[in-house]
Amino acid sequence: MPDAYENINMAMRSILTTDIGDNEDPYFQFNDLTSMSSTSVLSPFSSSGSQGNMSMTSPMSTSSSPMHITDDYINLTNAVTILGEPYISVLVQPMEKFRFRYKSEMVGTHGSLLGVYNGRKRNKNNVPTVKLHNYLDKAIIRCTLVTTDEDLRIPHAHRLVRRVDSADIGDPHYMEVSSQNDFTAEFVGMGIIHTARRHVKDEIVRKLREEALEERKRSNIDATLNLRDDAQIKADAEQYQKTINLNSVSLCFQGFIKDEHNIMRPITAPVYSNSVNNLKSALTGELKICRIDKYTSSCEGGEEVFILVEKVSKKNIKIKFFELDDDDTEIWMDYGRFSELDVHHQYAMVFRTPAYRDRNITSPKEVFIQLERPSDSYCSEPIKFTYKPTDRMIGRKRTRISHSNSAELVQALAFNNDILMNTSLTSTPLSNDSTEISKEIKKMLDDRCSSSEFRDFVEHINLDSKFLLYETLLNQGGEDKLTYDGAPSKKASINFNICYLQNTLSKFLSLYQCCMLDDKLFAKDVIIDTIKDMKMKPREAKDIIKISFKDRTTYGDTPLHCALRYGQKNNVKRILMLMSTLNTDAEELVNIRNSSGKTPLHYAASQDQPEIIQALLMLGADPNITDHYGQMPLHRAVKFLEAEGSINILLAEKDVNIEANTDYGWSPLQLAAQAGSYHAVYSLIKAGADVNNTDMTYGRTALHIAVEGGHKDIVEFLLKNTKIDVNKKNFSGNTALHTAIVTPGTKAKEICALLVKYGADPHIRNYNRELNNVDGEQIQDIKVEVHSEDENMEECNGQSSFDLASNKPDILQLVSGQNDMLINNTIKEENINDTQKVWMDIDQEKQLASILDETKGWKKLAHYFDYKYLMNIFKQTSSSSLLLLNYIAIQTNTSLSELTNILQNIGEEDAATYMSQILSMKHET
DNA sequence: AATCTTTTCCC
DNA sequence: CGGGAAAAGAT
Repeated sequence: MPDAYENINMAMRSILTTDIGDNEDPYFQFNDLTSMSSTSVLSPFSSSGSQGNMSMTSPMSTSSSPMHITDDYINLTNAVTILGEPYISVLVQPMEKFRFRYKSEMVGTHGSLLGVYNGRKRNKNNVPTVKLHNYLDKAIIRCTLVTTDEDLRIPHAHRLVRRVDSADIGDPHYMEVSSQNDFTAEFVGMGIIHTARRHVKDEIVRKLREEALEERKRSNIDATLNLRDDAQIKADAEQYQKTINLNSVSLCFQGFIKDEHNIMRPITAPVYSNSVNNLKSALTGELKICRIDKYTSSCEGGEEVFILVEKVSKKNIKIKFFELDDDDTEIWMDYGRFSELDVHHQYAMVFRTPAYRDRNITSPKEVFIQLERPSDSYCSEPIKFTYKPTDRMIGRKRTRISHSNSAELVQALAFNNDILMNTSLTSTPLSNDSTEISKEIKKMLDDRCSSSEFRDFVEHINLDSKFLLYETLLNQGGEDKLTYDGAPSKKASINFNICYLQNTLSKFLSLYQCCMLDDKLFAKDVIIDTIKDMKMKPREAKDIIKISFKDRTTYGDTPLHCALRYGQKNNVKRILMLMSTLNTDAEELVNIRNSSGKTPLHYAASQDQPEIIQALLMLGADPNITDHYGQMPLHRAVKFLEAEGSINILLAEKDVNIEANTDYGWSPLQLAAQAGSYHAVYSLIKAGADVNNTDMTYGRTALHIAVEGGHKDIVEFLLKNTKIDVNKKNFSGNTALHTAIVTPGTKAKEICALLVKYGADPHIRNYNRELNNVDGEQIQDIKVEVHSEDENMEECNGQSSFDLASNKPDILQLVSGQNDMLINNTIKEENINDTQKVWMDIDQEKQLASILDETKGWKKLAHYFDYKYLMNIFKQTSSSSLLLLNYIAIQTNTSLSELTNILQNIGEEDAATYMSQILSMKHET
């Protein structure tokens, strides 16, 4: 069916010989025209509605068009011709995601539908806005809610309400436009009411009826709907309710004018906004990866990764891996592997990584992962992910477990088991070795088996031993069962389980110990054998060395690994000496990785053995090899508090990668900051480490981390001697100051003071929207002028450092810049000079505060500034007024003269008078 | 009966 | 307000 505006256009073109085409700048021309002739243009609609031959089905047909040809027409034609046909454009689109609320939720006020921030003009009201173009008289713009489906735009079952004077008005909404408002309609305060599924049909029927009736009335004012129409509408509604998408709506805008019978007549085609999706629904809600447990995988894929996500539905979610080339073109993609069962309660997922496109990479490859929702192909923000080269080269076949003899192992198990089961571990008379073992076991139990060595062991334990172990365990379990008799009570069975678990654990531990015993002798054995062999065949000495030091234990350890692991310094020395005879051939031996990916250098670094590190490096050890946790020797070395040697030796090595992240996403600097190793931090920074690098899991800089650990010396060093960004936000939007305020500890206050001293901005807000204070009262949003231009609008409602400090009066004073004790005098003076221009100096402030303390006027003042929730804090301090004044000075833009007025208004005459004095003094200077 | 979705409720 | 979660309803 032809639209009215099309017909208008056709009529125009038939009249005119030349077609001026679309206007490049209709706005400009429009202004031109209005200024010269808007008053002389007559309304062309004076006689519409009296037409007898209107189409019954289309209100928009040619004949019902308001632009029919009359004598007035020529006048308008000229204008319209120059302008083009009237149309509506969407100046500000509605936001893409919005929470639809049920009727039952519409008590009180909730947020209204805002516009999307559109880059150019920063509207004061950022709300959906449309503009009517090419029309000179006043007109009406109607806004209704329709379906998103472009092929089927029907009225939507949901309601579009608009709050006008505390009453919600349903759609349609009419807004008058004219030259007065630049033909622009802003739809302020709209909300979307989610029609309950069971009412969808009724609602659609209602809206279709309304629409049909309006259409009828355009041709006949007294028209009503007959039964047949009604039946049709009901049938249609029935159909629509099945397919309608309740989580997505569009706004429909159309221009109208009202004729003398109050009938709306369209003057433009309808225009549809972008879709608005229900924020609450898992079908259309936001997709986000909130947290990931690791961001690396072997290029072979198949590694398990845990992620926490915002609400997803398990049937409608994928995890996409993709790689971009330098031009940001996607060059590879695949999906993470998981089943529906791996999606935990819509908020967490466990998946396996797909293999990288090339399984033979030799350097790490950066790719991205993101969530993808197949139903609307919406994607989350991508996060970085790294594929690492495989370590297939590590041989595990050569296990050198001497007691593969069952009897021997069982005996060993029994032996160790006895030790463990004995209640008093230490009191049992034991040989030296046994004492050591029991200590080990005790330690292991204390660590709850968290040691990576133990995990490696369990993982790589050879099959024979495993079988044997299980067998033993089964037998053991059976015996336990037999000894347990009587009716099973819950308690008893729990006890049994615990007992059983303990047994299992101890078995594994015993086995671990046995292997360790064996491994302890490994280095020595090999050295002895090697030397023996060398004596026998002195000519083949080099080959003998090469071969024998490639031998491996269960863990893939070479003799050198073993000697290092067990602290056998002499063995280490012997091996290194033997290796050094090989010259460059030693490089291969010295870089062998064991089954957890560690080289001898890892162990030397972990144990802080500078001489050995030096020796290994001289033999060609590569300091950049990472173990299976992505750790380089450097990552381990930075943890030592006092030792300077190891780090400096490692850092002196050229090509050492000082920014490398572990699999948990930590750089050496961040680890050093966490460990509290001042020296390591110092050395790394001296070696050029980037202080503003952030860790991958929380987005923290070394500063955040040092603050968290309460390492004041490091914090101070970072602030004083580096260009660290004191106000950098981590993933949750917290700055180091936020962290400092919430971190307990004796040095917390001093650290806060340091941060403030070096420019930490307490106004910065994090992304946490919980605005409840300690008393559970709602904190009103403090009206803080955000100065930074690049901040998003949403970021305004997180917590500032003030909010976090609101129940810690001393820290609050500190961040408010009030405490003189802790802040260095020079800095303080600078601050004062800065604020002095707009604020009073400290003495004047104190004077004013004493006046307000006297009269208790500060309470009124606090009330005026809506600081009710801070009352308790103000009360606790020696001068409530002074703190309040500081608060006002820092958090608001109140000028001195404004303050004077405020004081006047709340009846604080004395204070106001004093203020006037200050003001006049300021004017003089 | 268990689990997911929709609706209501509450802080 | 905006966010979260319980209750009710569906599958």
